[in-house]
Amino acid sequence: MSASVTSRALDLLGAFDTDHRALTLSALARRSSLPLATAHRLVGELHRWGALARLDSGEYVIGRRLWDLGLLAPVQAGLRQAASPFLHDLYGATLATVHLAVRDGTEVLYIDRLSGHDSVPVVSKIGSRLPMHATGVGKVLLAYGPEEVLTEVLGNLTRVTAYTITQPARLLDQIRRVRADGYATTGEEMSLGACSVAVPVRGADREVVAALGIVVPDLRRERARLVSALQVAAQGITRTLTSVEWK
Amino acid sequence: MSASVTSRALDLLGAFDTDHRALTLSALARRSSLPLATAHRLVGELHRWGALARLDSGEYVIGRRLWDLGLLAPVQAGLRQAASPFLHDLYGATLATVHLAVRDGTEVLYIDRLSGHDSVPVVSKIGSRLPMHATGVGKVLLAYGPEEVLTEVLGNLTRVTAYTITQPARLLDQIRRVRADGYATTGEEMSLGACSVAVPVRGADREVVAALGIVVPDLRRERARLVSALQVAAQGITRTLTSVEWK
DNA sequence: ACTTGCCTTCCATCCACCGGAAGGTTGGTC
DNA sequence: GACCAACCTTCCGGTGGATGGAAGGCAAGT
Repeated sequence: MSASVTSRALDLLGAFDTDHRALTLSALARRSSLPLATAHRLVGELHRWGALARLDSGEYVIGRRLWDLGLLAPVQAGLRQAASPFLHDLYGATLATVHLAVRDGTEVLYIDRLSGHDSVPVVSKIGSRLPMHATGVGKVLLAYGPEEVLTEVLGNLTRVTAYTITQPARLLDQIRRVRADGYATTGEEMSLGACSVAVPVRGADREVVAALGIVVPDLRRERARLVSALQVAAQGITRTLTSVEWK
Repeated sequence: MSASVTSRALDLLGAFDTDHRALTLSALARRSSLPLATAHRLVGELHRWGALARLDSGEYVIGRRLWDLGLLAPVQAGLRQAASPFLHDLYGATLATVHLAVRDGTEVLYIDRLSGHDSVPVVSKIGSRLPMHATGVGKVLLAYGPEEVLTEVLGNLTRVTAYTITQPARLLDQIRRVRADGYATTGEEMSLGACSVAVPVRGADREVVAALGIVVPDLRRERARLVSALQVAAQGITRTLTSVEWK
């Protein structure tokens, strides 16, 4: 359990997150609980290798080489590649923010996103994680995911906006409806002024591998059109996934 | 110059590249010239931390945590964010493959890409590097980049297809025309059946920070329309870049 | 039964990491 | 200009943890 030298370098990297993209040496040392001199040396090595880059300001940021490496991660690489054209189509047809997400533990992990200038501003980013119970894609993944996950999520419904569903019974009700209808919706449950629709994306064995969602300001009128556009796209993705072999 | 322990872990990571996304432990050890036992321990640490993931087959791949980290890299983060909506617009208007690229050394680095099902198949991927003299975006970046880079590239014009420009004088001639016209074109110089148009993207100080390109099967008729669409998009990106402050 | 190529564990040696301390730099305040 | 605070950088001796050869286990192929 002791801190091996490698893990110290990793702890340093772990000091970076979405709210801390650029850190000074001393901030890095503080955040990773390492003596300054030690951090200095390790950061030097990481920098030399290209894992970290240094801004003019002297702050360190994640370097290009780690970016490269990150792109090699098979975080649903096949899925993303297969989905990409359909996401564009969907965006072209609706001009709304389009999301592709998978489940990561008890959260939703956004693995791709498109949004234009006119789209509703939303919190999600590629790589960000959001609670399942407050997002359209989340509800879909809950409805078609393992029962344990649903149980766990039901026990921890944190409020985000005034419209967030926090009563287990109500969420469960909605989840049942998702299973019946084949799609999920939200109304300002994650951020005000943003509603969403989402459908499941199935893989080669018909199991649900991801969720495809769209965010619009209002879906009272559009719902039917959006659902069918989403379903067409989801089917297209499935077709691509089953035809292309991904070793 | 000696192999510090941290750099060994990094060497291990360096064993991964686009052609080697999944490696067995012994392959990793071989590719990074480390004794198997050492590699075993280091890989174990990286795996525990989440830098590496293990497939069912036993092979290791880049893990989700490194993917996360990579997304934090400011590889033109501001540029990508500013450009994203315009890329979508451009894609919507042309249904062709759209590229956003910057110069990295003497190569072109693609930092964003959109392509649909109907688009011309191309070799570029996000994160991939291609030679400057055989791509539209590359010619643009050559025309507006440092003179030294141009000199170096001129000295090393490797052939890719039958149409690749390999005579320095001819390339220089084209570069001059790019400066005069404000856009560059290619005709099957990188891959057969693919032509491209590209324009420079300027930053806050009017300096060229990136290139925006589009790939089509044929540009005899369309050229004028594509160039103007590209220029509109490039100006939009510049406007966004100058209005949004990127700390 | 033998070979080949993986992965994993062990442990005594030794050297490379550790980190306190000292010194340098920048920038702010009186 | 003198002082202070908060950074960053370099140095170096002692020591504790990384090292990697060796041995053993497992699976597949001959």
